[in-house]
Amino acid sequence: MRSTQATIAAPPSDSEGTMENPSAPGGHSVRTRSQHQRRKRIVQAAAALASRGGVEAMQMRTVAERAGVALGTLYRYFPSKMDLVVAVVGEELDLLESSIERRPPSAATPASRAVDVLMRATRGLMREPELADALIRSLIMAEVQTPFGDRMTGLLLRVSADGLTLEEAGEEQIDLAGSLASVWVQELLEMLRGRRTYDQIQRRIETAAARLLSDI
Amino acid sequence: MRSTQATIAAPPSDSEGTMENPSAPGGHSVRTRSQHQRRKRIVQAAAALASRGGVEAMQMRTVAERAGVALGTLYRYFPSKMDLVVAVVGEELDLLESSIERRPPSAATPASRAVDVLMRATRGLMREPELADALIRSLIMAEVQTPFGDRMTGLLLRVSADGLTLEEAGEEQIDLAGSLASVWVQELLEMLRGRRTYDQIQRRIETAAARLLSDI
DNA sequence: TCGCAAACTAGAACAGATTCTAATGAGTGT
DNA sequence: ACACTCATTAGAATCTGTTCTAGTTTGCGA
Repeated sequence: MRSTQATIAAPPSDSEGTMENPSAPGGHSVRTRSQHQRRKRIVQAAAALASRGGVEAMQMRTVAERAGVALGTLYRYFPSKMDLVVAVVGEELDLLESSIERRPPSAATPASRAVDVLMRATRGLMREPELADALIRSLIMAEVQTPFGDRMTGLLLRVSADGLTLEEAGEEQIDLAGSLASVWVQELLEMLRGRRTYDQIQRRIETAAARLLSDI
Repeated sequence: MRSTQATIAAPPSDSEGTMENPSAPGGHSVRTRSQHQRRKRIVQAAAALASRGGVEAMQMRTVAERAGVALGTLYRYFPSKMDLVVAVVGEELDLLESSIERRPPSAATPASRAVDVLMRATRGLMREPELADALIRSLIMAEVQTPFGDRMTGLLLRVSADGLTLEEAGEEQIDLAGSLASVWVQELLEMLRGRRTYDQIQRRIETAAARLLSDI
């Protein structure tokens, strides 16, 4: 009965990636003060737990407890575990984006700038393998609309085609950046399965990027 | 406690993709007669159920019931639902491979032959969307060693580089074919999420293949 | 200040995957 | 035929995600 979640709808336009807004869609919306805190506590608790034992350690009961909210409330904010995972991933992506802003890739070619970004993201995720595993897998499984691929694609376009946005880009450019993102995601998965080393990923990403982004 | 499955080990070398062999690893191994039947019945039951309502319809109790074995037995053959899904996917891949053998792609360039194969696989999966969804997602999630990507990579190498096998191929060739397989898997996922049409996938696969396999 | 609607809480209830138990069956070596 | 080992079975039990219920709290408008 995943369909009967008429509980609370998400606002039409999000200021953030995927937001599970716990307020009536229409009018007032003021209770947002403590709710932001609550949401934050929840996501933090979830991330902390996932950093330890992965998704299995991130049990809804435990998250709720650790965030100091009732289970029902947790489900009001995040209608399913996936939604919660998506939110955690959103935070991670925010981190990556701000890291990119802070220190933009400086390599000469679009391909090497893209590689730079992807490997930086890879290192970031490797630091918390359990978290990374939990996040990537769950994301891929998610019913939820996950802006993950799109955000990564946009990021790649931005750094490789010098500030190009998803809106301005041509179809082929989007396809190419998207394909590179796909390759990266799969490689990450293989790494988490223990079937790839960092170096192998780097080589593969470089090879793919060189061809996919040669004339972007 | 996924780790405490000292129940029954898999044989060192598989004649088939991923085999969950329900017999003692060592010596005799004769009980294999009815066990093959049993395994077959289980996989068939699972596939049939998944063709209907997807993974959720493929409930372990139901599979066991439909295959005429006890739940415990099902778990002896397939220690987790994922393992069962992997087995079902193996069958599907067998189907694809024999289809390729029967009618090999005849296009002129390596890239277009690869596209041919991938789109044929796509159409095959689209015919049973529930099954496809169940299979792909579960596969990606699986802890299980899944030969899926590798098998698809090998298949692509074979058709694009004219009979090249995974063993003979150079590292870069494997990387490139593997990357194309990654792109395909992700596109398939997007399609199953309703975010891609068949035509979009085809365009994207063509674009990626043209670049990745240009000189394979 | 009063009263309402929505949010929150504690905890029970439910569902499906996985594990465990006790008993039975089947194949093998003697 | 007998004893032994391992496979199988039915079913209970456990674990975790998700839903539901009843009661309490909170913020706001009248």
